[in-house]
Amino acid sequence: MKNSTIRVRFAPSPTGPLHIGGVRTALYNYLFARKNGGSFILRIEDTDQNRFVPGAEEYIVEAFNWCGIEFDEGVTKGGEFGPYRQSERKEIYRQYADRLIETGHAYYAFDTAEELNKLRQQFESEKKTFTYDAEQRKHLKNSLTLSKSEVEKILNDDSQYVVRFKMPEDQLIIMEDEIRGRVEVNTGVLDDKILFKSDGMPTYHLANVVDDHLMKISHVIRGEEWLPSLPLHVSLYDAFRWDKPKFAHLPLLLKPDGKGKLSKRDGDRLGFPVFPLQWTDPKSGETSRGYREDGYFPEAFINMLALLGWNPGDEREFFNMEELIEAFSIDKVGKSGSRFDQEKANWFNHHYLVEKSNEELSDLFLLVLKSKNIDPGKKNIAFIMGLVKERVNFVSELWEQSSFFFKAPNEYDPQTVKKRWKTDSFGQMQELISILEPVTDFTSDNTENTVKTWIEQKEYGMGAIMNAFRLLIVGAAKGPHLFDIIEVIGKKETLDRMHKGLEVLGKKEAN
RNA sequence: GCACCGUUCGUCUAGCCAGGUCAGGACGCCAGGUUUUCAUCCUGGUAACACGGGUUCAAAUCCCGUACGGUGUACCA
Repeated sequence: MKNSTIRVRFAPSPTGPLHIGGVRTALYNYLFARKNGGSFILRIEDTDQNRFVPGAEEYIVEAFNWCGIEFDEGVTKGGEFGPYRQSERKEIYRQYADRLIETGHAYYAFDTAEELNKLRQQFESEKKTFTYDAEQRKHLKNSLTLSKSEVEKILNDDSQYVVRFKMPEDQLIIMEDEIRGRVEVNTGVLDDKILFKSDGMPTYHLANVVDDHLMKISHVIRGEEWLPSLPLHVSLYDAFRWDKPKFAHLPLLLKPDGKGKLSKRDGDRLGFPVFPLQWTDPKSGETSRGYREDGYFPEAFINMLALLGWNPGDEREFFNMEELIEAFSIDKVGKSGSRFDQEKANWFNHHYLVEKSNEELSDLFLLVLKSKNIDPGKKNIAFIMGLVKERVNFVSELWEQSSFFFKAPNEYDPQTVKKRWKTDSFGQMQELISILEPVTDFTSDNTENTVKTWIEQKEYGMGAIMNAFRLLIVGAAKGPHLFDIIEVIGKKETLDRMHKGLEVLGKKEAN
């Protein structure tokens, strides 16, 4: 059942790949919408033509697809409030900018970018900051200072102009944030922001407010970087005499070490992805790694991300999307920024990998084998997966934990040789070969029985025998239950490896 | 500089709004146990209320200040 009054949106600008902070913002919006039976809208904020990057919008859509975050309305879905790309809504914004001018809440400004830059520099040299505010606008070239006829002349001359918001003077703006509570700002410290650019496009502030109103957005859930412009947005709603949505400003994701927010560079430097999917910049050709390509499962990625800045209030840690929706609440979102922790992300991936069925894992592992040109033969891959999956965090690590199922060791770990290949080992292993040679039933249980009986009869040390045996079969002190391994590789391969091992390691002299 | 936001173990966090618990959990790390090895797993341990003042019988919790951090201060979003 839909609650038509609850409507939230995620509104990225297509300037490149989506950062995981953006994914988290979208996730919280999605969870909030689902939890409350509302709608989730994807709107593309492409009002900056200079920063537009081809492929970015497709990337965003694909990333959400991979994550399992679904939209009800938006660029790929359509809907009754479209178009959902701001560049296609150009004309709408002009009307609203005009309306603000008519009602005296905005004005035309004719100062060029160069003129303003000059002013900024001049102010800076006097250790002051230039702001286009109530004081400064009195001395600048705009429809407040110029006569009506002059303004009309410039406008008709096809000269460039922008529309600026006329920020009210000395007014206390009181805002309510769902996460932070009451926030107060005096308009005296605010400037007259540009609402409409000279290229005919609106700025974020105008487009955002107009669209949120027109699209009947009930809750604006966005990153904390927008909190400083909330007073402007609130003033805009007031100027239009529109009802305001509720606002929630999410804390930022911080770099794992040092200062500042998480950036692409940190990922490169510390070796973890900052983007959900791999991305190749169309201009520089530079490629950035992605969680998907690095082998994270989407459910692990989402689980990890959801808990970075939010928690259910109890001690649960594992959530699938459905459980997240059930548990989510905006007032359990924290106020302070969180540092990304790769160890914990890997731990989540481990958990989800172990939870996967052996069959599902074999499908993934078969791809790994194929890429290595390994023929799995008739081996029961699912069984092997069951033996090794608990030892890895990623599918890509499965090979090093299971390669000995597919090929004989070509070297013997020196550490293990030193520790486990004793003076008696050579003879004992020769003896073991003769014990195994007549065995026809090579199932794990049977070989285990046979070997253990032999060990007991001879009163050999269990550890000594098994470790030497493992060294010959695996080449190192690792791997699952040894009798399971030899069942998989079979009798011939087992004996072959033993012979070869004896040849290579030889008899260790007593010292 | 100015404005706003924030600050509990190394990290993610519970507790704060409605003051009174040895400040709880998880990751990591360390130790022990299980095991033929490694890993898993189990048990235990390590470690935090930024600082200073105030209010109060009592402050992580309420108030003020300081420090530190974050964001913003573009014809970017």
